[in-house]
Amino acid sequence: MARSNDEVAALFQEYADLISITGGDAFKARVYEKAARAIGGHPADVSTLDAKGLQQIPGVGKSIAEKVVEYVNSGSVSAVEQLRAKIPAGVRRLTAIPMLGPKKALTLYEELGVSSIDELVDAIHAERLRDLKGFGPKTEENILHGIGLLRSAEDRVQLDVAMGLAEDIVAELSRVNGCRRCAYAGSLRRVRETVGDIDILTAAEDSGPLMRAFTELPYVMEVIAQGRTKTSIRTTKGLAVDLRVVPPDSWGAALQYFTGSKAHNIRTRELAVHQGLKLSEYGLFDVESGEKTVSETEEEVYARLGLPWIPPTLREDRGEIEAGLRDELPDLVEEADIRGDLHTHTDLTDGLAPLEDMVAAAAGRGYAYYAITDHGPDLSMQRMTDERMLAQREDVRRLDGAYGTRGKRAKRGGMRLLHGVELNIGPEGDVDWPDDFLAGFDLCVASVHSHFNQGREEMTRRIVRACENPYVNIIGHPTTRLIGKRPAVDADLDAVFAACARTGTALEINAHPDRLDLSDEHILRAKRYGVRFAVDSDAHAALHLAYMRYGVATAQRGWLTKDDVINTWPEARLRRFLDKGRAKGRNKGRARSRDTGRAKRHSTA
DNA sequence: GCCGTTTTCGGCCCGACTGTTTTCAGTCG
Repeated sequence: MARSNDEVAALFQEYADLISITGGDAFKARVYEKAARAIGGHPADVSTLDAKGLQQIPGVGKSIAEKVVEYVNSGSVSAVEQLRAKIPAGVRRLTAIPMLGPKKALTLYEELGVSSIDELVDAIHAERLRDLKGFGPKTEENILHGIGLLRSAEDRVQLDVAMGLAEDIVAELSRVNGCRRCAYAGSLRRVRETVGDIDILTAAEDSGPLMRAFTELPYVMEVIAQGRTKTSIRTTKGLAVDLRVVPPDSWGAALQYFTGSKAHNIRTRELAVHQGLKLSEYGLFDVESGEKTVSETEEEVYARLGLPWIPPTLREDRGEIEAGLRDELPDLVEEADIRGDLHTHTDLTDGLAPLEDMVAAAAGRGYAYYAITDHGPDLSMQRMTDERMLAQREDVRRLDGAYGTRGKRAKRGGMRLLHGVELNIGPEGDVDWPDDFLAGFDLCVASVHSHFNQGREEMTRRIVRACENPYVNIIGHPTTRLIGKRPAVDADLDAVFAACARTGTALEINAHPDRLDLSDEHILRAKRYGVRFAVDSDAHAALHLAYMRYGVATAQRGWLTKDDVINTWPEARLRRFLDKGRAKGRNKGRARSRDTGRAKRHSTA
């Protein structure tokens, strides 16, 4: 279930949107936006805080604290309700279209009475926008394109949303009497980047109590279908969830079947047929005798087919069957292998938490090392200066080794801190600082944050040039896509991958569920070039550090092993990688043989 | 509506791009 913090954050974000749409004070709207973000990222549950405690959250003052209390007590906030009454919900929905903000949405509503995306499409086709001031043919085109993008993501929800709900349902149903086993299956178990509906599988002799408990969950809006083996519901947020109950001795076959993917299942069933067997959700059967051979665990099912157990993240028929038959499945990287996070922010730029809170939270995850990478000055809205960055470095050095001195890290002297930066890759591939300043950082992430519409050649040259910078270690969120919101930039990724491999630059797998960038398919492609990867949370709040799991799952979907991922490496090996070709920059031309030796070790290490 | 090394008022992230204009408004990151 969503935390109260998330509900309150969503409410304030809506309030901010409504203020903007109704032409209210833009500064006030921004304050609510900021408060929404701060509350969403706040570690303590706001429903447990009083007004005074709430005001300790940065950006929350008296008025907002009162509204939080009002929401916790009554389930609504009258100020928000008043604005809701003025503007149909569909008008706010219009602002989800890229290129269409609050001003244009209000114009469309007031001038044309447009209050939904469908009505907007009709209005465009009827050429009714042509007479509006500020709307030209190009705007029409952009709006239609934006609607297409939005709709393509509409029926699917993001990974973290689906995962939160699924884990909650599994926890609830596991408590029901007679429930022998319970797990989520489907695309969620394969950890695809978006999820269409959630499949929950349970094993029990009697399905009745489970079906009842399922339909009585508090967030069930509608029971779509209810039977003895399968019940389907829709949640208040519009997400469809199927529950299937199978006999305990069919658990393995059912889990295998409902995990999919469809393509993977077709291949496994083919394998069965070739061996005179039949595979279904009830088990693996001998065709001639009709006798069931195995079904209780997935391992048994795969073993009987001549396969090792195949991790769900690989089950896409992308070669896992062949690799399994040859016993050459990769030893996939796991979350426990991750020794540190190499891309994180603090409140020095756009993060929410102070440095020390982030460091403490990272140490709590058991990391051996941790990098702080706030934005450089080229993202001018972040107001970074040399002085501020150097002052942060002092703080980082002071905290180096100070956390993580208990538990398993104790004897190794605490968590090591790396002072880094997230540089901005400018339109020409240049970054925020000259070499001599960059040399002071332990590592540099470099990412594209603007000029997304450059042509393919320019964009490729831009990113490749960043790779060639001897101080750039990681290309952050390499395609800059936002799932369902913004397409990937147009670049020749093969050229980028080759440049990364050649220069010793890692590609990020940004674990934020909005991004998951690189995606699994790009990872598979990049790996062939011998590229290294960094799985990073890009955390802007302590809670975001936990996004790591989605990044690791995406890495698994890209068939990565521990060795492919630089932040699973011991610190010394990582630091050698981060040194890149810097020595070359320091002594131009000198010590060439030593450096090529080093480069060689990197590419094969 | 929040906040304070410009503290109880008066600022508030700011520069750039895009499409529409003919000097600028809206949107974005």
